Amino acid sequence: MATLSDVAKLAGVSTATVSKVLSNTPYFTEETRLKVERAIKELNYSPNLPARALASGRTEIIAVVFPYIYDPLFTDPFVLHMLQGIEAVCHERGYNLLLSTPRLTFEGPDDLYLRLLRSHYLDGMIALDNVPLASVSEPARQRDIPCITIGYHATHHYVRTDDHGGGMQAMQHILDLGHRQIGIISVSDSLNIALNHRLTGMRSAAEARGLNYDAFPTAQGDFSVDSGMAEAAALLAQHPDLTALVCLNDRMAMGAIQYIRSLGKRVPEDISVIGYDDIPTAAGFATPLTTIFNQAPTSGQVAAQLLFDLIEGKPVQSVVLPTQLVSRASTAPVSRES
Amino acid sequence: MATLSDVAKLAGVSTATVSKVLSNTPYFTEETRLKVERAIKELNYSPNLPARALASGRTEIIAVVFPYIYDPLFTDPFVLHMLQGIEAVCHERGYNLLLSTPRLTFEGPDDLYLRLLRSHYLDGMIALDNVPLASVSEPARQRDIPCITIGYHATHHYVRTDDHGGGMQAMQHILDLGHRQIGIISVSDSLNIALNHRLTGMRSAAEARGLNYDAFPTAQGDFSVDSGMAEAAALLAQHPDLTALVCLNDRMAMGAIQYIRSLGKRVPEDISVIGYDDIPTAAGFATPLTTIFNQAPTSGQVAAQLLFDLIEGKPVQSVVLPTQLVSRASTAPVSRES
DNA sequence: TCCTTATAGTTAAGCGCTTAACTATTCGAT
DNA sequence: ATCGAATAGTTAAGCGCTTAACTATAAGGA
Repeated sequence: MATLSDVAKLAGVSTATVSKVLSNTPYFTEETRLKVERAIKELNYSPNLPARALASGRTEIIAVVFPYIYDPLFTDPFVLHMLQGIEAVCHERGYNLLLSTPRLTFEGPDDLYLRLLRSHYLDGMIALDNVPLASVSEPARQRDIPCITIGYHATHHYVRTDDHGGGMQAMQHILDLGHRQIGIISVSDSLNIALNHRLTGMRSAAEARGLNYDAFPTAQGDFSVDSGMAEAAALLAQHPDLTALVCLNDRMAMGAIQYIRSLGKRVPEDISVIGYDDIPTAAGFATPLTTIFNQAPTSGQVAAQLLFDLIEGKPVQSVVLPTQLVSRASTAPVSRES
Repeated sequence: MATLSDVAKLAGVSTATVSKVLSNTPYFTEETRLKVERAIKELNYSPNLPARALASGRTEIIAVVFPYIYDPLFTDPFVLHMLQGIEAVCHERGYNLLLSTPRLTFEGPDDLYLRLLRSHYLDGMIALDNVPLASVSEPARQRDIPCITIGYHATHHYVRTDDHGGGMQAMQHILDLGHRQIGIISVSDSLNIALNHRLTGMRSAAEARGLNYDAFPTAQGDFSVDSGMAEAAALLAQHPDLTALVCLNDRMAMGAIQYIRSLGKRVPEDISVIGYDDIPTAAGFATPLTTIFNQAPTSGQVAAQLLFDLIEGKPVQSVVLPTQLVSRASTAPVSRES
């Protein structure tokens, strides 16, 4: 496979000149450029990127980091959705995406991940970073790797959606429909900081109506469909009078709906259910799911754009994206006879 | 950040000795090893991987290639499922995963992808490769990059599931339940070679029972839930007597079920529906979906294991994984009064 | 006319690591 | 005792590219 030196020989110039033409930096004549480009084409030359990385310190690789914890990472359509936004920007910029899925312990991310951070392979990274246990973006910041955090483990250079506002909208929607017997399906507060913000938003909305939020029965799932079913079962066993369930993600909402159906009850006629995230199957679900849209592809795309600004030394502001109620068929006014 | 040279100075040996200790190649004494390891720890040294790649030709990077075509890649849980198997093996081997999503045209994969192939960044690759339009693994084979193909664009070094057998099982299941008024929801044969094999398997099973397969009405979706709904609508409008739908993936099956429900009909009492793939939401769907399990995580994992064998120069056999009927609640014997 | 800056291209050092070839010593077999 | 192979560690070349510093010429302003 051809090297820069081969191209230089064929074009009749030095390797430095070929390098200048490739990077379009001063100086060379148009005639020289054409000679070099002709040689590149004839030899089907591509730069050896390890050599370039060693010489220049630039790799054209971006790491996308998803901590490997809780509900298996690889069953969450939210992850794919976010990746979609990131991939689109990186492809446009000609960068390669390196996918990293560090396991987290009390001591922090695993060693393979830390070695990646020290490897000199990364021009930058985008990290989904909401697990209370440990931060994956903090070790990158400590090593001066340009890093955009999607989530809460950052004081600057982050993209978030307005989880607090989303929680408020979810609760307000249910309250506006007249519901007061409300169950909440959440997750352990050791799983995801974003969900804590959703909960505080929900609390704000309830207390603004003079309601005792702590009186709402709560169950903790683990994001999965199955856990949504199980926790709906537990909640409704103990509180058969509930007329609404607020679920902190769509998959638990779908599980809850399945369980409710299995009781012979109707959604939303007998019990309303609202989810969160607006994953791709939410709209097309048997009962199209009322949910909070949290802009997964947009946050991926915005994070990538901010990262390239950071890499290029431009000033970067953090971004909080708005959330938005998407009212579909799984919620309805509370029935008068219940 | 420390280099090998810094480690050598602190340990009082040469850089060659440090390199021998790191790679555990002859010769060095145990005393020398301890001195080097102590220096590595004290300096928090990690190898500069571009430099190592340039010197040794080895990068510890595997590319995972998913062609970016048809139903958006990032809404297919099948992709995440397969990635899960690949990631597990690569993480265990200490390799990094580079995600590549080439756009395909008549001329082949896009230029960013081809440049990646020539970049010297890859120790090997795993390519999902079933789009008739162009192969993504063929350019890699032409460049002698160790490559395992998941799919049909390969004559060797591939992992496949038994799509033909899976198609047969799907059709046999429906026929065993007594159905003869059968609709088929497939996709354009320009989208995915694997589905053509499923169709030929279905044909085989039908013709083995003396049935005229071509008499079965067929519709073409695009893998998505929405297309499943739309094509079910079209089929049932033209053939209201259908008692079964065979769908070539789960998401179209889910869409079909939603449509059928919207007519006020029951699944499976009025119409049976079978899907294919067994994506994570198939089991937990409102009507747990009868489907064909095609081992996405296993094929990812097996592909990764074969790739490391290939990289290490071991002989590699191609693998065809069995498919398996998973009978759940969306299929039932044909009703007598229909 | 002269001087400074810009243009054009080249030479060569170095990025950090691997490893072949080297020097020196030790060990085992004859 | 001798010789060949193994052991231990070192020197230094080179992987392929970037780019600082260089040489040479041209151009523009005072």
